[in-house]
Order: sequence, then structure tokens, then C-alpha cells
Amino acid sequence: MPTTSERPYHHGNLRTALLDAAERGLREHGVDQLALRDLAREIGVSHAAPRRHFADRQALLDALAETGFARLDAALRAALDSADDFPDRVRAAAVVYTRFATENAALLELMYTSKHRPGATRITEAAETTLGLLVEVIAQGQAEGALQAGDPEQVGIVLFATLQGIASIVNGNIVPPELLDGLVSTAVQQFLRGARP
Amino acid sequence: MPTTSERPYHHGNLRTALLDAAERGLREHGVDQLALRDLAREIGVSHAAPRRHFADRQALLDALAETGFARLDAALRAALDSADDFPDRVRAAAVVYTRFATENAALLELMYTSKHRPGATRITEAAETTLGLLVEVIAQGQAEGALQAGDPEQVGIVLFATLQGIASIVNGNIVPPELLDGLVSTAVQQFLRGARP
DNA sequence: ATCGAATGTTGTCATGAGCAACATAGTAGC
DNA sequence: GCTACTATGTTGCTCATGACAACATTCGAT
Repeated sequence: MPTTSERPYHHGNLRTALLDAAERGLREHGVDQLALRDLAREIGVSHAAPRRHFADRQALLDALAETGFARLDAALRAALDSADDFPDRVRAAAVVYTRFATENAALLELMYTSKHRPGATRITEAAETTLGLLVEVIAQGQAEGALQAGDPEQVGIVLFATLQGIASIVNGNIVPPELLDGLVSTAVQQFLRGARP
Repeated sequence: MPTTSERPYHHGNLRTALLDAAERGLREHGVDQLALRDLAREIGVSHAAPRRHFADRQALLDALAETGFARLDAALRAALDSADDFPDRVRAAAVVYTRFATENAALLELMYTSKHRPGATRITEAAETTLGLLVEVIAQGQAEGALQAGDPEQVGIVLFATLQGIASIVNGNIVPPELLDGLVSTAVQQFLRGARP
């Protein structure tokens, strides 16, 4: 623990401060504008200080992506836990996912592009975990007889893809944000119709 | 026409050469690695030459995105033209779109992120045109009675989103590319089931 | 043939990433 | 307490790039 309170001259938790500032910057100005040096300036440390916590810029971005998945996961789990009915679970997951994805557009993009590069296994794993949540929902739905039997992976991925796609085109301004709720609702409805026995 | 043969010293069509080189670079090394100076070097012009054709780096990226939409559009139209049956049209569009999207992953990302910034109206329009193709297919399907009535926009967007989402997660390595065809096929099947009268 | 518009070139600046050498602050062992 | 040792920050470089300005060359219309 820090000695007194304010700035122990070793800042205390630069890493966290960097991540916080980075997320704000990401949200407000986009990835491209995110400069390690800016963060350092904003926080009040020297331009090389971040390097002690993140090997390079990409490492910071990867860390952001990782926490992004963690938050998304938590939100999804919470939503799923408070819905018992199967269609309700699908709806809840859809709403929470698309909401997160549109409210954290830049972060989401990071989450889905940080992984291209080899070595970002933790991120890929995080993404798979999230996807796994949906697949589980599907599997339960099949077990309950609400869905036709079949590979829950396939079906879950398609559902996931639809949500991701909706978020993607809304974030891309191809479609106005006002349509979001309606689209999600249409998608869920069609999904339930298309996948029932 | 050039004076002799090789390099008219005014290169002839730097713009095209830049776009070509840029697309290769994009495909091979990603957007982040795409440097105007590299392109200039590769082509053999001075580092400031590109500026005559693209006001800044982003302008080049925007142009790339625009040609991307044009190519995608052409591919989609061709596919749609050679399919008469309604389900076939949906299948064809789905296959062509996802194929293009996965074979031009970096370009696609560009196409969907260049538009965030204000002023990229031409790109947004291009995206809307592409989306319009799908909406048309849906409208026709409804007219043929193959789909339940409803707002073709809503339905078309959802279909589009699903395809875009599938491409997105494949490109993001969240699911292996081998699954692509199966996913597309599942998605189309479910769509047709979910949206029929 | 001449003049103006396109198109390229050289040179410069500001900025940011990455690295290394050094400084300081906590911490563990004695 | 004192002395390493380690973690964390700082200063000061190098390098690459984007953006810009001033200048050069070529092309095309009159």
C-alpha cells in the first residue's frame, strides 16, 4: 500500500491509470489518436514511463481489449442469470451484447482486431469464452426443446454473428442508431422462428 | 501520351499505382503498416508525390474503401443476375458477400471504419448502395410471396448484418475459416425459415 | 510558342514509438 | 539500521512518418 495518499512519487498504480486514460481516449478520439505519450502527459508522468507497464503500444491495446471482454462477459452473465425463460435469455443476451458493442464501439473494434496478430492468445481465448456463453444458451434451448436439434456451435455462432453484425453496421453509420432496438428485436424474432423445431 | 516509353517522368498514373500498391500493402501487412512513404518508395517517386493525389493518408484509405465497395457491388450484382430463384438469390448474395469479406479482410475493415469520420459521405453512400442490393432482394422475395410481408429494410439489414457478422468473426479468428461455408449455409437456411410466411 | 495548371522533387518540421543509460524509491536480507 | 536488489520513473537520444512549403518540370489549351 502507498505510504500517505496522493502521489507516492512512484504514482502507485500507473498501469491502471494508463488503462483508464486509454479507454477514455479510445472512446473520445478513436484508436488512431491514442498515443502513449499523450497518456503519459495526461497522467503527469514522463513519456517513457508507460513502457514499464506495457512493452509497446500494442500491448496496451491488447490489455484494453482483454478488459473489454471481461466487462462484456460480466454483463452477459448478469443478463443471462436474471432471465429464466429461453426466449428471454436470447433476447437478454442480444440486447446486452449489442448495447455494449454500440456503446463501446472503438473498444469493440479493438477486441476484434487485436487478435489478428499471432501471440494474442489471451484475447482470442477471451473472445471464445464470450462466444461460449451464447453457445451454452443455445444448447440449453435445444435441451428444453425450444430449438431444433443440431450443432449448438453452428447455431450459436450464427446468432452471435448476427448481433455482431448489427452492432457493426450501426457503428459504421450505415444504419442510424435509432434502428438498433428494432433490428435486434427483428433479429431475435427471426432467429427464434428460424431455429425452432 | 508519354514521350518515349519507361517513365514519362510524370509517371502517367501515379494515383492508380498508389491505389494498387496500397491495396497489396493493406492485404499483406495491414492498415497500420501502410505508410505513404513506403508506397512512394515502392513505386519509385519522391515521398511527397502522393500528396498530389491524396490530400492525406486518410484520403488514400477512403479511396481504397470506395473502390472496395465498387468491387463488392459488381460481384454482388453479377451473382444476383445469374440466379433467378429467390432462395438462390439469397444464397448467392450470402456466398459472394462473405467470400469477398474474408478474402479482403483488411479492406473490409477499412470500408466499415472510414465512415466514422464526418465528410466521408461518398463511402457511406457506397455502403448504403450495397445494402440496398440486399434490400431489393428481400423486397422481391416478399413480392414473390416467399417471405412474410414486412419492412424489407428491417429484414434486409438483419440479413446483411448476419453476413457481415459471420465475416467479422471469421476475420477475427474467433472461429476457424473452415467453418465459413457451413456458417453461411446455416445462416441462409435459418433466414429463409425464419422469414417465410 | 507561351502561359497556366498538373504533377513531382527537395527540404524542413513536428510528433510519436522505441530504446538505453541513469535516478529514485521501496524491500528483503542481514 | 545498512546494504543490495528490484521495481518504477526520467532524460535524452534515434528513427520513421505525415504534413507542409518552395521550387522544378511537364502537359495542354490558346
